[in-house]
Amino acid sequence: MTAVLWLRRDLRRRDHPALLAAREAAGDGDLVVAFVLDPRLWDGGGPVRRAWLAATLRALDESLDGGLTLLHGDPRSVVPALAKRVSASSVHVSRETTPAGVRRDEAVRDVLGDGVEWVETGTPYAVGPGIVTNGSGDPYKVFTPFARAWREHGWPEPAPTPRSLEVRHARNDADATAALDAALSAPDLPELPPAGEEAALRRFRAFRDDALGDYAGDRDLPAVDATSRMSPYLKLGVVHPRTLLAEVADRRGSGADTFRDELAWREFYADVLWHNPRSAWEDLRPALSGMRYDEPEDAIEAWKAGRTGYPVVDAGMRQLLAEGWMHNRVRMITASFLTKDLHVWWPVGARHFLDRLCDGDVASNNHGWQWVAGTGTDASPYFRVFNPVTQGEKFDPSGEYVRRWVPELRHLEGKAAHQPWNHEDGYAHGYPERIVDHAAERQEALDRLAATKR
DNA sequence: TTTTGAGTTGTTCGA
DNA sequence: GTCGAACAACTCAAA
Repeated sequence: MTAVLWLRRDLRRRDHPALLAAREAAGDGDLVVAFVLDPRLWDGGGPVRRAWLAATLRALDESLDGGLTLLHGDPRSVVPALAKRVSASSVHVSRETTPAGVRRDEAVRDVLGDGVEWVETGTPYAVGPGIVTNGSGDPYKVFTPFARAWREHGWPEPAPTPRSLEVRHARNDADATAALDAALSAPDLPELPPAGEEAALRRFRAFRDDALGDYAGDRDLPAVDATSRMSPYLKLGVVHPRTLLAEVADRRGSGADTFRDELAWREFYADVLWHNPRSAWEDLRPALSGMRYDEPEDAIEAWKAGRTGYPVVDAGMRQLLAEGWMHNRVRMITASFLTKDLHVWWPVGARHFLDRLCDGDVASNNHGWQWVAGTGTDASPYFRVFNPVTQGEKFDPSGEYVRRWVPELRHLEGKAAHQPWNHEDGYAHGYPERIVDHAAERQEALDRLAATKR
């Protein structure tokens, strides 16, 4: 028997139920492990996404001793063709849960030939979307009760790691390998995290042993390297959240609890998307669908480039461009600025983030944006408009984060970096003036909200 | 069914 | 500078 394992958001060897299922199905026969580069997704994303995926695939291929089969094209034709070419009797996958992924998988399954079994094992989540429900069997719409029920539901232990893995390589598609090469040599790429499962686990264990204890407080400080940085790996399934939960299973205290909560957020948003597929790009709460928005092109460009004149906003946007990653606290501040200070509809920002973040995930990213915009689950109160100066001074009290990413402000010491307008030489090195007046735009945001409700 | 308490992450103002 | 109160109304979860 030959079994095909078609990888998508599960680019790892450890803790991989679908991999074990495929190997079991193959028995004494061959196991083919394949990744299909779908040009529609590949070309739709930005260079950072492509480079991170390419680097991750390279690392995975290496860990399989060059056994990864790389294909190119529409999975609806490529996967059945592969199954036929290697005479597979089954195609194994981890169950996909996003709207587009579910549609794609249904379509592929429908065109698999007779005699080729389609087998879904596991999901990218500790508890799969749709599983955690309240007493009435309905999904949760508020995080806190979801997280409580999620913890009580519990999750399985990690799946055993195959000690040896023999993989039959089935000829790469030259278009796919060329695309990877091109992605990795694209100009102006940010410095991406080290790719691969081993690097991810090394990083996580260092985080667990050095930073987990202070995580609850320090995770909000963008100048401090206090977060796990697991998001790029979780995005592609280089590590499974179940693995991370097991790695900290014996850890007590607020740091460990807060970290588990962050994973719960990821699972919560996947669950929300599962139950509300349209919320990926549409307002989840119809109450605010009549909100009036602006499309200020120049201001949006200034926001994207990190030239709004608000230091912490600009630092964050520049970190995004430079690293393909942004600290979570700053994601909120920059998102608030676009939606509340520039009055731009949240999908504009969500799209920009998704294309440039190497951890860009539709469920977490877009629902995070909806939360800030007030259109999502558990909408923030109308009065919660982030003040970019207050936020900067509170969470980057030393000004270090701003100075790291905004060279024009490096001559300002301490907190002064957050208010160049209060210093004679504040604009001496070309830092832009504020493009809007925050106090006025805050009031405008509140007025628009009030008008929408009437 | 009704009721009650609570809801990630905030800001401002005045004492 | 620090602190507590006020800032709407609504939806959700659970008793």
